[in-house]
Amino acid sequence: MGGGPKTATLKDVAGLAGVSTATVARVLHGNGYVAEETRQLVRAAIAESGYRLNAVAQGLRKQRTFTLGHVLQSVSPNPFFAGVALGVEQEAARSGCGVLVVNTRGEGERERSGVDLLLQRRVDAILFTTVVDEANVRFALESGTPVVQVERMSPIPTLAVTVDNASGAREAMAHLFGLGHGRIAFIGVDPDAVRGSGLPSARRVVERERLEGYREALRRQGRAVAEDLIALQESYSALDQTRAVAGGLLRRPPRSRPTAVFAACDLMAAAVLQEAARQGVAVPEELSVVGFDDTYAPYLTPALTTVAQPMDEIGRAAARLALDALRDGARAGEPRTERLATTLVVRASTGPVAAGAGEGE
Amino acid sequence: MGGGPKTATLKDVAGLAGVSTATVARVLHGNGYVAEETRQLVRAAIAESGYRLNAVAQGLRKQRTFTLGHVLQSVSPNPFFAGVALGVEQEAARSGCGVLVVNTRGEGERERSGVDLLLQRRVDAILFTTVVDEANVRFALESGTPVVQVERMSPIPTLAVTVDNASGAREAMAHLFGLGHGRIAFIGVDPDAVRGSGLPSARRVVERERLEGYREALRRQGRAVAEDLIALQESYSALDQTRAVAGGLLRRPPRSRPTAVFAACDLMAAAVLQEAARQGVAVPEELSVVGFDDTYAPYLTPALTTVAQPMDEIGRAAARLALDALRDGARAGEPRTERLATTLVVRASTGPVAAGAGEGE
DNA sequence: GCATGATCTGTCATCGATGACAGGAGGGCG
DNA sequence: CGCCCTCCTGTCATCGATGACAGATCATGC
Repeated sequence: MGGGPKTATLKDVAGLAGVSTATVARVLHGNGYVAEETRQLVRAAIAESGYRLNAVAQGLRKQRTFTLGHVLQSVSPNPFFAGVALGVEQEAARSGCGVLVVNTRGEGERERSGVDLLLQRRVDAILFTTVVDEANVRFALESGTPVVQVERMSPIPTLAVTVDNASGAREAMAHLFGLGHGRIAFIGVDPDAVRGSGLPSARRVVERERLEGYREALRRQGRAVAEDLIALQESYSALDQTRAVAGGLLRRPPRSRPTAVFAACDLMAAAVLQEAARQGVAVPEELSVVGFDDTYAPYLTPALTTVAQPMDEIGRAAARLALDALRDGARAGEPRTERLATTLVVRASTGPVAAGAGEGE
Repeated sequence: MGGGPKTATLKDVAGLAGVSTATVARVLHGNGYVAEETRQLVRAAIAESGYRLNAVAQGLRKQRTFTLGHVLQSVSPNPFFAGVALGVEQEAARSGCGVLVVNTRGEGERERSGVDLLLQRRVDAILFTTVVDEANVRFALESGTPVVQVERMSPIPTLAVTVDNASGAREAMAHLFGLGHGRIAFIGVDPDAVRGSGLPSARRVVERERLEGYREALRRQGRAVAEDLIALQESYSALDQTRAVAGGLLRRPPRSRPTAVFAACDLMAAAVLQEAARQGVAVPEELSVVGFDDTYAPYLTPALTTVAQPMDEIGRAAARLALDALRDGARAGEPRTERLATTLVVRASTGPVAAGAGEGE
């Protein structure tokens, strides 16, 4: 495993087979005429030399790198992004494409440098699963690189993949209504909160949709929206904050205590479950809990009923959009949007409302 | 966002500034002599043309792509790999390197094609966080690409990052001993199980170490290893199987029922918690549970005491090893191994052994 | 006055694959 | 016999950046 066994080049193979590089290339790609006899000769030379195409040189010549760039917040610890990333990579691989991943950690600085890295490497397209600064999307677009935006409602028209969060939320609510629940609390992320780094409104569309889905569901049932049952925080990952909020809700007198909590993501639901256990509130007997995403859900105690996002499919769809756009060539086509649906997965954390907890509104 | 604004090349910039490409390159990289006046001129031209270095051309010329390849089982759903992947990317980014990620899903086929993809793209090094087929490592090595193996005890000497799993396991056991536990069950993965796809023994080193750590801890305490308290299954993700095993342990008569369970990963611990709840066994009052990895641990109910792996640091170390090796040039140096330690994180799932549950062995 | 060296800049081959193009051999047909 | 078409193969410019090399200018020192 010593110094570095120079990989054979086309020219080496050509020399070995006693033909020109053009002929080798023709054999390699199966286009143009090549005599059967020559073909065998070349194949043998390829095998013998252990030739491996140099994708770098090919990329330079073809002006196509067969590589996608994927910009996301962070592949860890939120499994949602990891799920999407997996889908992207799987679909890309099907087309022989590689994926360069950039984790921004939500920092504009890193997003900028990450996009720069991708553009320098001349990736064929960039997928944004999160955007800190709209400017970076423009930035990519201006350099002529196709862009796919995932789960965003950006003012910039590009290819896009969206999930119907509102409908998912309504489905979760319908499930709770069906179990007889009336006082359903919502714990989520404030779509209007502007974080330090200045997360743009576009990303917050997801949060807005989930909250709106909750409200709309109540309205359609002809129920009033009790604002005191809605708790919004600034970030998904503020586990302590979620526990505190949940604690407050659970300590209310039985008449006004919610019989169910709809959390805007599994992580928040997990915090609710922890707090319920701490206070000795039985789930689902005394409290039903629903999450969103289906990331942690199956592993929680009790296993969490949740609105599952098709993470894998989201990633695949995004990659497919990008690859299709590339195949169809410069027809920088109409900015298509692919819409995906969520699925309600019922597990053990939801159940019929307790007899005692009246419908008192 | 029309057709495709050809990005300016060095030659374009040179033309704009009225100098040669060599001069532009000198300005760009700050080497060689350039008159201050010329420098300004060139800088202006660079800015005006929106020039962006073409890393593909540079890669071809320099025979160095500033890109790492990362082969892992799957970035989702096991957050361990995602954590490592994040660390790798972060460290690579610090050196201006990109990361091409390959998810094998544990399939030899995909691992093979993934490694092929990376080699074709001439990545500067390949990091393996999981290996299905040893041959693929050799494969990479033979082509002169530096390799870093993470958490493996491979017969092939390469750069490597390992974590002291045995010590971590012993630490967890010491914690339980300290709480007065005597009958401690171990639920893990069978290091000798050969899966369909033929997972090699090397990968199973991790499992072996955790199990051995458990055994060794008992021995050091002068206790016998009760084989009937050890339950091994073939895969990490067989949640149902884990539940069943845990169920069996918990249904034992009080005299022989374990007072604590040490699970070889958080996922398994999560299943134990679910089963305990289902049987009405209180955690930690009647049963203490310890996990491994610190992935799901903080979100479970109750929050799980676990042996934390420094996932991020593992990834960073792996990337650093690779980058250092590259910097030090062809000195394909002695296959260094970096060793990292685990940390016991005590949360709510462990507590003193119940008074009733005697030390009966 | 001239050699020496520092400063500055341009020319050009190179990395490896690709494909446009040219050209040669052979067969069929009028 | 001449023309054209099919089959087969080689030559070479090209993609964009790099760096070795050479050439040019200017100042300094003896």
